[in-house]
Amino acid sequence: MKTRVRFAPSPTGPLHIGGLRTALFNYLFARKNNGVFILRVEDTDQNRYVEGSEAYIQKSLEWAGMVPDEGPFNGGEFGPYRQSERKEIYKEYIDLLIQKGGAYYAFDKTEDLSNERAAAESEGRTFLYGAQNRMLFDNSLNLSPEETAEKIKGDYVVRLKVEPGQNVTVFDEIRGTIHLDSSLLDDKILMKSDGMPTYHFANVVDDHLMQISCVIRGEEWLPSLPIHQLIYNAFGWKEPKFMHLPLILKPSGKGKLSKRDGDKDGFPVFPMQWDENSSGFKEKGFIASGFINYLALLGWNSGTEQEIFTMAELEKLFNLEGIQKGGARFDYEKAKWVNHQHLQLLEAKTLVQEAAVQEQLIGIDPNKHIDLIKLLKERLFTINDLKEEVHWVKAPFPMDEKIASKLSSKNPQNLLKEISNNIETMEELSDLKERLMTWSKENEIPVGILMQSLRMALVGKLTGPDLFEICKVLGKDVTLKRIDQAISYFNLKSKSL
RNA sequence: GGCCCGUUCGUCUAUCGGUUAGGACGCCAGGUUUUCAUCCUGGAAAGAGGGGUUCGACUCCCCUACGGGCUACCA
Repeated sequence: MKTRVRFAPSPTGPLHIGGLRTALFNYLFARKNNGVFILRVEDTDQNRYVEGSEAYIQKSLEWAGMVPDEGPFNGGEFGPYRQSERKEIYKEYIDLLIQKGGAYYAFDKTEDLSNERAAAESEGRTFLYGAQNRMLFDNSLNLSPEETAEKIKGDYVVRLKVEPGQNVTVFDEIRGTIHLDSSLLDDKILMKSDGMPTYHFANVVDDHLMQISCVIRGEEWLPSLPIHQLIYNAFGWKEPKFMHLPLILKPSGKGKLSKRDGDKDGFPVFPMQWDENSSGFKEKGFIASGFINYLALLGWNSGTEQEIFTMAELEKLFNLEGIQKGGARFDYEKAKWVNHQHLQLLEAKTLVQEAAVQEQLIGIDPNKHIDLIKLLKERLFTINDLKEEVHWVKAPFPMDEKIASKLSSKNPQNLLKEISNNIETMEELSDLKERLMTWSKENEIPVGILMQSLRMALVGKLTGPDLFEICKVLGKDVTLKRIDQAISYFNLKSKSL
């Protein structure tokens, strides 16, 4: 049987990390098995539809390198891939199910049911619309065919008719066999009064019709798996395989990861920018391969000690056995480290292109400064770090006052003047290091003070890459000019003391 | 409350009855470096608890605890 998997998000807003991880595992499973990766938009709830989310989902998948083989944006033989466009199909199958006796019409008012629910709750019971009480409600099981025919001219829903007292057995590829007493199951609504199917029904019908071989989805769906199984059974369809992925948890504390956690701790939970209040990993300077690699590690491992993978490697290595059962906490530090590793794998040229897209190269010409990028690369954890790293090319940072004050007592202006004189006599700056070292030795000048003074003059603070590389990048003229400015600065400072 | 799933260093994880319980992030120390960072070396750090089964349990079974999920005409 051909491997066909689907990623089936609802367009209710931006995709978050959890959703994307589900997409990734689907994608990898498809690639590993030479199968097909399908995007299906589950937009059966018109109230929750959010404009733009479909496009966002598609764009995020594209950025991550997981372009669907079939989907609403590129079609396929099994379309339409948007559930709202499959209304007639569901209607056809719901009628079939009713005919088979697997479902029935119900006319109860929402209000009446919520009253029942509230009453049950106040007594500490769970309200169940099922075999033990369905005859007490307003549904076609209590009506003659004629009465039903009359009533369905108005509003109605269709419910699954669950046979009580059965041992429902389902199988999850990750967790194994799960048993459940069908008496505990609700007569779930399959078709809503607006004529749209609920998740459970649309899902089963579509997975069957689209010939999905394995359903890979979040663990939150595990409790409804028996319902789905019952629907497959009622149709007489063979169910696909199921894999329920563990959830991605908050970095600390309890529960599922949410946008709030990201806001609180300063990390994104979306792949890319959704609106002005929520930027994504892309905007934070993650490259797709690094981001994807970290996501893959959240709930999966290769069985080896390797942790850094390209997408191609993941596609080859991905396996069922490596999938974790328990939820995984999101760790931004490790995510950045993985991204750092991927950045090191990048050619300087590619890095420049990525950085240009993210507008991190303010004021420098990447073609001219390719050596500079090579120099800076190993320091980067995100592409956005480049902005800070590259800042001094255009202009020094404003002098770090605290350090400058400390340095002032050592008369840096005299030292800088000497350095300047040295540089003046040089054609090129390539052997500046050697020159200054010899000079400082001969004149018994502490190297530390020398370097600090020069660094402050050129950069304005004491951190950054190799100083002499900085000189080379700046060139003789700019170097001299900055030294000059620093001398004035320190002169002024010593006067004011 | 009911039902379902889960539980190895702080975090992500290896182990598929016999290991000094391994790796990675983070943390700490040392080294490299003009500085910070990178990088290298080393270190601290774990089987939720209680019962079984077994010559032997992190590993298999049961109970408890804890965590999570579901319990909608939301997905």
